[in-house]
Amino acid sequence: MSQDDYIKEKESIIIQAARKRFAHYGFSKVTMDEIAGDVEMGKASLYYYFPTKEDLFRSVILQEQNELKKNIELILEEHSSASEKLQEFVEQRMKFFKVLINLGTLSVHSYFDIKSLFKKLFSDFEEVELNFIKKIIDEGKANNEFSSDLTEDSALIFLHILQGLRCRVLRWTKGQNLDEETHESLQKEMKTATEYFINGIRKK
Amino acid sequence: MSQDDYIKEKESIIIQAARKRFAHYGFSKVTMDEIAGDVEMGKASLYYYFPTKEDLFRSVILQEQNELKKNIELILEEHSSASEKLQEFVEQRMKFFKVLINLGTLSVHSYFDIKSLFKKLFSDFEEVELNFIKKIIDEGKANNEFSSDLTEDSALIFLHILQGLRCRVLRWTKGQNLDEETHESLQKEMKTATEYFINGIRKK
DNA sequence: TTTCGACTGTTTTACTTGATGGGTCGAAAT
DNA sequence: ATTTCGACCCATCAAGTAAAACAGTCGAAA
Repeated sequence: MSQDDYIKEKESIIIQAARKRFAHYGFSKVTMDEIAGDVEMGKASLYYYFPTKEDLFRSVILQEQNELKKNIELILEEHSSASEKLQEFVEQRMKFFKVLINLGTLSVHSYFDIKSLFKKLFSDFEEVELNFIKKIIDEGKANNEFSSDLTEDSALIFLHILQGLRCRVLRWTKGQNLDEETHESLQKEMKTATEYFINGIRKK
Repeated sequence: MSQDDYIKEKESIIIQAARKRFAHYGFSKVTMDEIAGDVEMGKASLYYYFPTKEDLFRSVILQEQNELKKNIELILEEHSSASEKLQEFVEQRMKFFKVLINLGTLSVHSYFDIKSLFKKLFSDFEEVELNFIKKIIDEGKANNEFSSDLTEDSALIFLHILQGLRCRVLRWTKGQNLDEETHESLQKEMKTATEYFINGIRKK
């Protein structure tokens, strides 16, 4: 094993430990000492691998985002219709956000912890999502599935609808985590909204 | 002028004064003394007309809601298509929320002031909005404008999409008030989303 | 019937203080 | 040379507290 791989693995172990803690208690309620304890190191050692606590958290989120990214890429490669791809995209996305909510990243209460701090992280990923949607829409236009006179920002509006539906539900959330029932009804709502959207842009 | 009208007018004057204050400073930053001062009365006198501060604020909101209600009712009476009515509904609704945002009722920061306190007030009005949408959709179904196999909750999903788009924008708002630019792009977004929705439920 | 001055008891605020926890550094271990 | 850590620093936060501000009351006056 190369030196480089050794470091990567150590980092990965730390990220896993951090992920567990953050998922349970949220960013601000977790101390570096605790995470260090979990991986049986001194706190100072963590700072050998991650320059700040924020960076560690960022890495946790980044890992999750990459997970989703991979899943979405798989969808694109399938040979199904653009409509089906869009539906599957929405489903994967929901699964992803269920994790993020448990990570305490999205709830109203941890919102103030995070705001500007991770805004960039999320807006970068929004770009990624947007490109996926655009790709699917272009595909749909190419094979005459969708109307050809769609503007550039159809994808953006669709993304905003999805974001909005989630945001709306989160707003009335008391604790950190959405209960199973609410999550399910949100899922259903997104699915139906997606159906309407697809119908709305479908070639006549 | 009857005694009753006299009271109504006094109340109205107080509500107007309160509205101004609340719009500028938000619920918790306004004192009853200040409002009393504005209408040149003692604070105790306000309590002759309104049992609590909350009730006064409630009245302010209620007045705005009734304004919107009247406007929407006018829309229903027009003899335009259901699609056009839905678009106009969205437009009126936007105008209304611009006022509410200025009233500090909707911003993330005043959210904690208000939460459960006015939840009922808003969920009651949601019922009203929902009925308008349902009526429009039924009308569209009746004259073969919209698909006849729409379920009961198409209206609900549409309302949630609108709520979501607004909610999403509000989330990243710093101060109390949305700037003009953001408001305008939100308006455009809602308009386009409505178009897609209408297209999505339109009879094929 | 309507207004208000003078009160009351609770809630906020402003301030203090002690502890917590993010981050550093130089030395020790490997 | 790379990795670990004990000991330390200092900004931030939590708990406690005392004083002020405020919602709401009451009895009397207009």
